[in-house]
Amino acid sequence: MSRKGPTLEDVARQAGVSRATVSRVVNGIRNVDPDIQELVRHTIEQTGYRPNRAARSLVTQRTETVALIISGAGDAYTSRVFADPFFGRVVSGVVGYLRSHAMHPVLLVAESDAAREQVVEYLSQGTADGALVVSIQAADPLPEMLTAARIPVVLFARPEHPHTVSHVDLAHAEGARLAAEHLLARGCRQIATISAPQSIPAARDRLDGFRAALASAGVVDVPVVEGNFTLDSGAAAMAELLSDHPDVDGVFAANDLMAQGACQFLRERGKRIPQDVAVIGFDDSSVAVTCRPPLTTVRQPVEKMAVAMARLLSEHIQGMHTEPVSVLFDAELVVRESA
Amino acid sequence: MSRKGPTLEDVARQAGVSRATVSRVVNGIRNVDPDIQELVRHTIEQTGYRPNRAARSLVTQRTETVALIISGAGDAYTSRVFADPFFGRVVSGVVGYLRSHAMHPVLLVAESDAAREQVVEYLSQGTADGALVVSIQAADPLPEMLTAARIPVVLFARPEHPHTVSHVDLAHAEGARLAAEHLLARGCRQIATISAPQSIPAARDRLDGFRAALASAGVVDVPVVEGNFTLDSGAAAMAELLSDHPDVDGVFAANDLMAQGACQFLRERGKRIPQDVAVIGFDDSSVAVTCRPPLTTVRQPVEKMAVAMARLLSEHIQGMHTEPVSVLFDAELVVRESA
DNA sequence: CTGGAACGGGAGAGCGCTCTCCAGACCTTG
DNA sequence: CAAGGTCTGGAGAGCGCTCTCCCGTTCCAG
Repeated sequence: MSRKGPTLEDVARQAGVSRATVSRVVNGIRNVDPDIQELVRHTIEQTGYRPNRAARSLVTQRTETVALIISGAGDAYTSRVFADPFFGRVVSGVVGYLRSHAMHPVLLVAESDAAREQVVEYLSQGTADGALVVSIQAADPLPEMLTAARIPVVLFARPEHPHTVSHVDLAHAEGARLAAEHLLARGCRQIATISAPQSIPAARDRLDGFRAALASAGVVDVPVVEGNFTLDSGAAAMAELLSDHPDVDGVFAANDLMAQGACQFLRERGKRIPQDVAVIGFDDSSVAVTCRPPLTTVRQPVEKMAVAMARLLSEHIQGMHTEPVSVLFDAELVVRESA
Repeated sequence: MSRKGPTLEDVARQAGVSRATVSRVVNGIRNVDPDIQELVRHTIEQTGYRPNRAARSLVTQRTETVALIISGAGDAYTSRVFADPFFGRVVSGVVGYLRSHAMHPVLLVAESDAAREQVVEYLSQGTADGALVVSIQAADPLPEMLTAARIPVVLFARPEHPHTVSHVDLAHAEGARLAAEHLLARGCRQIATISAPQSIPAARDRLDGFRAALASAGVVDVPVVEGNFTLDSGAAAMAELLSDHPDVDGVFAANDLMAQGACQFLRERGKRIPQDVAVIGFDDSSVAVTCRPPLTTVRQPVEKMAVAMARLLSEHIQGMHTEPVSVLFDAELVVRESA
């Protein structure tokens, strides 16, 4: 432990002032005589003094750290979640906001009930000022648990019980409507969709929105096959769709990866995209660009949403909101080649 | 700040013992009479006491936190790095190890000189016990800076000056050799490679290893085009290769994404993979599986390497090593359909 | 010239915990 | 039975910082 350097006390003594004064210039609080400021700064420079975070936290009750929690279902998925570019985009946005506000994210994973308990326990020790929760599970108890422990929380995605905790979300139904209208405008006559587990609110909204938009254009009979967000499930769903409805000419998938799977299957069957079958994805993730053909997709501004989430949490920590707040983002159709 | 709960003192008073005794029970240090232990535990349970992290850190000089630093070149890439599945795999491995050892990673990004200074500054405040550095830049000064600040460091990938800081790495040359031999064994006659920036040690090793393996089989004339790890650069490199050497029938790319780009270009040119041209990638990342055809690739056990990195750091923190240590992993050829 | 506001600096009390001593009780052992 | 362990619990000194008081100056209005 030879790592410890000079303390406030040391600087104060060497500069011939009190600890309080050094503290003041370090934190830029209250007026301090410019000459003394200069002297203190110089002494700090010279001694290589660095304020000790733990000591400061002990008295301020603040850590300038927030938890970024991946809360989800089961170990199996947990190992994959980090491979999901979606998560990377969230991290990117969060880090971007935090670092410019002198805060830092600590990464936590809560994939089981036991893990959730641990996370709450950990945060109850005052390790972080608040929590950002990215939940990949339908009815996640974690947000409520954190709120109960009086830890400021902001969620990515809508919680089961709205208005109970702050969150940022996308207008999923609206995004799905854009996809439906685009397919309609292209002249597609037999439109189908590859949905995702309906226990997830976002997936539900996408399907409902898609159906509603078609219905209001008079299209009522829309084949649906449910996938699970993976490439393979998309391909399998497409296979089922194609065998049940050989004349399908327009497909909307609930995410890009499934859309890519659908594209791969269609091509193997000799279908041209978009001439024979138009395909639209959701998210505008990296696969939308690398897919052949590049995917027309509903863009979810994940980074922006992540930034908003971080800002919201920061505001909560500062006590700017007494009530939960939610921010809704618009979806946007990105037209590439697949539709 | 109504968030603060009972303290050690409170528990001690209520249980009728001293602070020291409660501390002993909490930390499981020294013998404490079973009855008293029981009593204390019960009191803790009842009061909902949670040890305060800051207070503990202040005296122990430990935080049970390590920094996970992405150090790299330029803002532009920084935003993309989190989208790279490679990074996700690192995070996954690191988190996996740390959580089972009651430690947590705080995410830092050091993309510029200023940012690097900040990172060192931040860690000098005793915010973390050590640092895990994933560098995506050739000659990164950060590791040395951290070492100079007496902060334990472990690197992912070989540093410029070996033996100066602990690290984990892959036997890149060996992996490239596996690829070369596989191509040779398939009977490829005109073999080429898509390399990556030679300023990066790993990229250099892959190219050198590939060439050396071919040379020892008597193949000396190997066309090389350099890409930059992206899909597009892979496609462009393939285009160049094909126009200069129309009879190319085997290609080794320095990563999967470029291999995918090459595949896409080849297919657009009507080439069959692997019949006309065999393609091998590197990393065995997620795109290796989603690529059509699925890529034969050199597997880099990123998660395992990340775990090793975390363990190594943990050992350094505990003072188990006085000298830098390095761990080298074997590469493995994963044969799928592209070669 | 004086009263008092405004300003700048110091003293000192903690923040909640760990850990080194120290003292007493209880065992051994020659 | 005395002499020296061994074991267990308590007292108390910090860890390094912030922040509230408090006190001495300065400055200006009346």
